[in-house]
Amino acid sequence: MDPHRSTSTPRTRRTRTERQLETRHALIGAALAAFTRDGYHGASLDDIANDAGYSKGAVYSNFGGKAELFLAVLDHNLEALRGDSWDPFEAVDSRATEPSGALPQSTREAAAYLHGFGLATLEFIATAARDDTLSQALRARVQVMVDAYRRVAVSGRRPDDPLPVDDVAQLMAALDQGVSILALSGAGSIDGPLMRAGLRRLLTGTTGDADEPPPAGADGASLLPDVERVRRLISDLPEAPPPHHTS
Amino acid sequence: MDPHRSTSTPRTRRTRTERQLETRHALIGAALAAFTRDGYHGASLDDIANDAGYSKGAVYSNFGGKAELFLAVLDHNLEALRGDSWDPFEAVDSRATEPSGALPQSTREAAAYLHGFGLATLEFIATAARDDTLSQALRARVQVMVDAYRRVAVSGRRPDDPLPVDDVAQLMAALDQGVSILALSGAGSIDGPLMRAGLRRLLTGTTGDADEPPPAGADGASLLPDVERVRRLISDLPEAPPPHHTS
DNA sequence: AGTATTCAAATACTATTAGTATCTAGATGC
DNA sequence: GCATCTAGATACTAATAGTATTTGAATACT
Repeated sequence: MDPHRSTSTPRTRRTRTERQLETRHALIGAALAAFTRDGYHGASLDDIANDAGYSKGAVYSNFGGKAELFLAVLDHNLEALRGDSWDPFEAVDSRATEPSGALPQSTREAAAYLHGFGLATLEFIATAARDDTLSQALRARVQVMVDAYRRVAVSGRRPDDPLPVDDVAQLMAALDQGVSILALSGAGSIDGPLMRAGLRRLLTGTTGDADEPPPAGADGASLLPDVERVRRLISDLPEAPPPHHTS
Repeated sequence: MDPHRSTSTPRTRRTRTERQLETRHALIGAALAAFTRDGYHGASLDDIANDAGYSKGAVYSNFGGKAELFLAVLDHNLEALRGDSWDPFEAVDSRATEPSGALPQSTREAAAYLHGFGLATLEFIATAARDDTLSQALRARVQVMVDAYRRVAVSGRRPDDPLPVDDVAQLMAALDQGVSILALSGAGSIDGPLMRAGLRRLLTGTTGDADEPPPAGADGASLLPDVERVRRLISDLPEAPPPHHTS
């Protein structure tokens, strides 16, 4: 089928690094799905590898282990928070509790994804905190979230606020995380407007009900990314990785 | 050694329910230690049972499984939050980040316990949320925390606050949880005074720096109990359960 | 009192899974 | 076109939650 030299078949015959990058990508995609569906501990590396069309060897060849694989998935999700381009106002506020809202089908799906991945992240945080190396890696990721809120706090705070910006940013980030926990544990009923009201109180110290528009900008920077971002991430990834020799 | 009938040996020969209660107690104690040390997934039922002086069969005879055992430990910890007798002002504020403070030895130890058990609880929340039955059980426990804050919010809020009490209570509970997450992930540096300042902003909507005394009362109702409570819980439990036939 | 029953806990076993050690075939370098 | 190198496959180990079965001491019954 190919009388010429090897250079003429770019489809099947790829460079080694190309293939490996493709493998990484496929594994991350399968891992995102599996962690979301089954949780961090619940997801098995065998499943992930098989779903991606590879064997477990591929996982250990590309990542240090389960934890590093998860960090790679998390990084993929956190990308949007890095850098100044992120605008908190863009975020939709369906992050909290919208299990039966009026969201369109695809977004509903994304919300389910979000919920699942949020749980997995929580699980990972609790696990990683016991390991020094992972703990440090995690700290950096949490810092990304706090930094995102810091940018919001810098522009939105009152000039006479006695609290340092960094403190306010941390409080806002904490509220964000806490809302996620309440939502994920199914106990809370904090919706977007209420969360904004809470953030506003932390930021400006003014009372006001949930329906007022946000004063300077604050919404969902959480480690658990918002629905829109998740939608993008999902559609980003290759659905079906290249078929592979199974045996 | 005992010429009389069997009724005269109350030490070795106990009623069946007595023994079982003792077993439950010992298992809960060992489980608290193990979960704290190794996390929810990291702790093994074999270890817990052996540490308590029993075999795994005792666990499954007394509890439905690992999850139910954890819930029993959690309930033991949450007891203090139930009922109106709990006063948030009593709580010490070393819950957040006091890894190297000037705390006395025993309290330092308790703080380590607290940290570990907090992580385990986080892990459990993330896991339990995937199971309908556990999810419901967990929801009830989270509600205990929110209720505790609700009592604080009822007495501490301003009469003209446009937000409903329940909303404020949830926001405060959320901040509490979030602070725990940041602390547990090692990224945050929110101490007691700062947390109180945040809670005050949520409660009264007034600005003010971290050093002001709390306005109406608010501190640490978290699912992750405060240090003092943990100390009590630890000393509550029997250190060494009754020796048992190992084989 | 003595015998039958019950059930807390022990023992034995299964299935699953993270991680490791080894191997192989296809890509890369000369 | 041959030697090397490595991504990924295969085979194996150790650990552990849960299940099935067994046992012996406490209870109930006569």
